[in-house]
Amino acid sequence: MISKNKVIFVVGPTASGKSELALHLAKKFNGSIINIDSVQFYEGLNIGSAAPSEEEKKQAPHYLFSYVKAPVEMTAGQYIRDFYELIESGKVNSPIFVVGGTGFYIQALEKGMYDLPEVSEEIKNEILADYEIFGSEKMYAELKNFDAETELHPNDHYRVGRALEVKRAFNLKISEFKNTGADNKNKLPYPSMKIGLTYQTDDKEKFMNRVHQRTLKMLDQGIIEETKSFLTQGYESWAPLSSVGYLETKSYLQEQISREELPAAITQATMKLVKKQKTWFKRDEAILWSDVFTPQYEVIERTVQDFID
RNA sequence: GGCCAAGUAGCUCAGUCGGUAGAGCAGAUGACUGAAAAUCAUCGUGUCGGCGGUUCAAUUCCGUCCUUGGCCA
Repeated sequence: MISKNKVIFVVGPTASGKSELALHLAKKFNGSIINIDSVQFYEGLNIGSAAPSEEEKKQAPHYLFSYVKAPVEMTAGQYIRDFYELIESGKVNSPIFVVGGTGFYIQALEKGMYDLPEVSEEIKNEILADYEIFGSEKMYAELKNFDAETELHPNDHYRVGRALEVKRAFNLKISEFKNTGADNKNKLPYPSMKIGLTYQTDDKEKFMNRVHQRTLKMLDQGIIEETKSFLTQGYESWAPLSSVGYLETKSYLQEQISREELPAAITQATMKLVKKQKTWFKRDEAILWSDVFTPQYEVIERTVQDFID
């Protein structure tokens, strides 16, 4: 039962045409699409995340899009549970095209996460409060005392905080997980391959133009209204609203930047994201790359066909 | 035309009581195991508006010119 599932990751930076390619392949091979984009999980964040339209979703089965409601915030651990629950429901057609540009989640799905339960809200809040009271130096000192092997930077509040959560909740050292291979049992249990879309360094300008056109389209489609509706509901500090496009729109709505500055600000932030995504994927030698501007659909189809057979 | 500000990194601005200058943002590179489109690390020579003067030494003081704002005519 398990072995009949085959997974094809479709990865790459934002605005590279992943969704379009995945839809093409899903139709061609009578497969399904599962989202692995960290913003497209959320209900109501469609325009700014360039989520597939309703019409596109009708053309092939789409899963794990728009299914998390504010103010819930997604985690990689929760995503993996949702993913396997979905597969085990038996309704997903193979081949499964897992589409998105969030390297962290892709890694989590492929390699698995450390096998830890959720940390309670009490402990999470306690750590946030302690940060306020004691400051980052003392918080880092607490970690370093407990786990001398930690390679975290003292300024990386988020990761230091997480390491302290694991310490206080379970008395465990994250640095130890790295060496013990504790993640192996959570690895993706299906055969998989990865195809990616990206652009050559020389084409950065060209890609930026493409991104800018997309920014203008988002503004046209109503990213401002989309953002405003979350603000009026009081979700100002909801983490996904700090993602690219929404953060800049929020700045505009809060009168920190002008309407004239908004398009360039979104494009600039998007390019920064693109760079980080490229950096993330660069070290993954298993990805079979294709060029954004000249995607060889026939070649990709043949590669997928070979993999499925 | 007169008076008053301001002119320093791609941008916004600090600063030098005279010893050739540094933050944030942007940019480049990288890290990444339950917020990840987040978070974090490393990287800073620029005629200090132009030209003169004073001085051992001027981006800093003085003069003058140019540019941009504001006020007054």
